[in-house]
Amino acid sequence: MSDKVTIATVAERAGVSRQTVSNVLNAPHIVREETRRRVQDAITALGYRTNQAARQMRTGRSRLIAVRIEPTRDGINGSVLDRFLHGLTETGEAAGYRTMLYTATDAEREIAVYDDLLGSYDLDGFVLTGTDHGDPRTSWLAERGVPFVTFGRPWDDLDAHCWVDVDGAAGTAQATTHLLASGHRRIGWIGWPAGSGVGDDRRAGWSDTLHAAGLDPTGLARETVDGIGEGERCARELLARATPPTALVCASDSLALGALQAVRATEPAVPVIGFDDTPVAAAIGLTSVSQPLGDAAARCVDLLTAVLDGPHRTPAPVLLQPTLVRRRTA
Amino acid sequence: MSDKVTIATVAERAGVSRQTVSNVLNAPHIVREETRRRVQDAITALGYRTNQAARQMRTGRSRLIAVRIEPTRDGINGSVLDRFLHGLTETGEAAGYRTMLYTATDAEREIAVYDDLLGSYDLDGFVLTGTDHGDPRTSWLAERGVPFVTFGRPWDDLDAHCWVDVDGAAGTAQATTHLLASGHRRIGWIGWPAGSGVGDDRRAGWSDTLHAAGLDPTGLARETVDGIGEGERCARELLARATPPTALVCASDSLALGALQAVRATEPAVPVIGFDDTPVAAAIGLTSVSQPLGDAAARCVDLLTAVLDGPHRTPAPVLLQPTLVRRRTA
DNA sequence: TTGTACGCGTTATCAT
DNA sequence: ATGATAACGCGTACAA
Repeated sequence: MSDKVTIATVAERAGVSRQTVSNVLNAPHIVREETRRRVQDAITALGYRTNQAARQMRTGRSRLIAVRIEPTRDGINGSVLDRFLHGLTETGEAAGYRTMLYTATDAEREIAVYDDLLGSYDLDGFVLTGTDHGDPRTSWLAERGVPFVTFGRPWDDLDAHCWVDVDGAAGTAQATTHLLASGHRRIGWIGWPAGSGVGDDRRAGWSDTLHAAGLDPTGLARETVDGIGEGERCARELLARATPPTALVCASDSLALGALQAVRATEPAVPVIGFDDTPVAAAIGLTSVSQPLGDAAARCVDLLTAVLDGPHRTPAPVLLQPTLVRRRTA
Repeated sequence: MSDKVTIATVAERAGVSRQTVSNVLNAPHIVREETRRRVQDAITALGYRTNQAARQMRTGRSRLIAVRIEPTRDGINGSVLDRFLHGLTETGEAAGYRTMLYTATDAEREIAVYDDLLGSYDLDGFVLTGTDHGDPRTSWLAERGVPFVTFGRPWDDLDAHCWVDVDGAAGTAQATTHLLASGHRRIGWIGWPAGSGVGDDRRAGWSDTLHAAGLDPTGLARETVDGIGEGERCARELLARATPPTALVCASDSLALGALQAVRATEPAVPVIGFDDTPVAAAIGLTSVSQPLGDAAARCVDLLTAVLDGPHRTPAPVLLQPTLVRRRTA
């Protein structure tokens, strides 16, 4: 096994000083063409790689970004984060950043992790997922000037920080429009309790679309915590109405899956549309709204690197459009 | 914002030398009790955290482990890796290691990533998933003395390196035994082509169990690449036999899902059992073999840290037992 | 283009 | 047995 290759090794081989090698790496334009090439050749020949720890000591930057990996909850929605993570890692690599993982069970503990990660590893930035009203994490980071991007809007103030999100309202609007086009007039909603940014957004897409079509959504919505059982319960409630909905739009695939159980025996079939286009949806033929997660991850990296590498201005937020994936159920 | 807290800050505050602080951290037993406490207090009061980059410069160790995150394929099996990753991160944190992610599309490129990660970040170790016969990655790492653990056996030589795995054969044996106990005698198998370690292992559990019960599995197996469509096709083939199987065991939930489509109309119902207990299985009530992924991840960390922190001997491999999760389909 | 100091924790050496 | 001092690892900032 060959000895460790440092900048000194390269410098010796190329017949220049260590500093020149550093210049070739970090400011190639100030090095004479011929020298630059000689140094480059030496780097390639020796297989030199910058020692990030040493670089970090001087620059204070680690070229590391961190993201939280959540425990699989009901399992269905877990794959969303999974796909996002993969995109993040891939795009990050291309931009010269490595992705570090951490876990945390609540916001307070997550902040403690930030503190540790920042202190011990000099993390360059964070990608947060699933923001909500009054998120303590973003304020903690912002106060300390730590670069971060959220996948999810800062619901209280859209200019609070740098973010990427998918337009949930547009997604449920697409779903609702699709059902309207099929002739449905009483379209029900199964979603989450008011107060969560994501939930309210998705619900708004449904109700606004009905309003725009001159229809009244009153009484056609049910709200509950996420879960298959809950989805089924809500769907049964809606179907038991005097004037039951003839189609259902749901805030998640879990809820939609439950709803499907409830409508199984109805005649004619009650279409159901879910949200997230999870593997479960694909497997059972559930029509669902698909988020461009790879894109979202890529834009997160773009924004974060813009903050890190560029001047100190906040890049414009990014709102991506989801698409409706039509399958058996609608 | 307070200044950066280094060992010097702590030393000053505690009225000792930098060296003493270092000793308190790395060799507490050689420091006088009273001094130790005073230094500890200063560390807590100042919120000191060792700068990993500086430590790494001296020790050559980064307290970082790396694992590959794979692109979501058919999406169903993706959640397996997801759960494993979470466990790995969690257990790693507890042991003082951080988890770094990387992507790679094939073994050759993955090796190139090892090289980079080792050269640039001084990675302490790797966790590999999904080993197979003649895996080039393990030999590359072993040749260079890089610590690693695989989640998956080294199929060619069980003593080749340190590994953790789940006993797939025991899982399919459980599934088969369960069906035998329900009175089935012609139990079919839908799996992957011979030659893959994991696939052969799972198939062996099925065929060995039938043999042990004095039954002949000949003609009752179908092999194909993974996927819902393929599962359905194989199931139809099996059901079209003169003496069709009355129950099916599958090598994955994807295959089982396809098989379920094929048996939908059969009377009496043909039980189907999948493998991996994915969220999809839970959602649709598919009986499936569940791998203890959290445990597996934890044991991977245990083994890796044993190699890293302890003397240079290879810890004994770990073979975990899966469990059959009974649901509607069997 | 080059010399030199520097960042921060650890290891080796020396003093008490 | 402790504690203090000096050197070291590697890449970079700044002045020469």
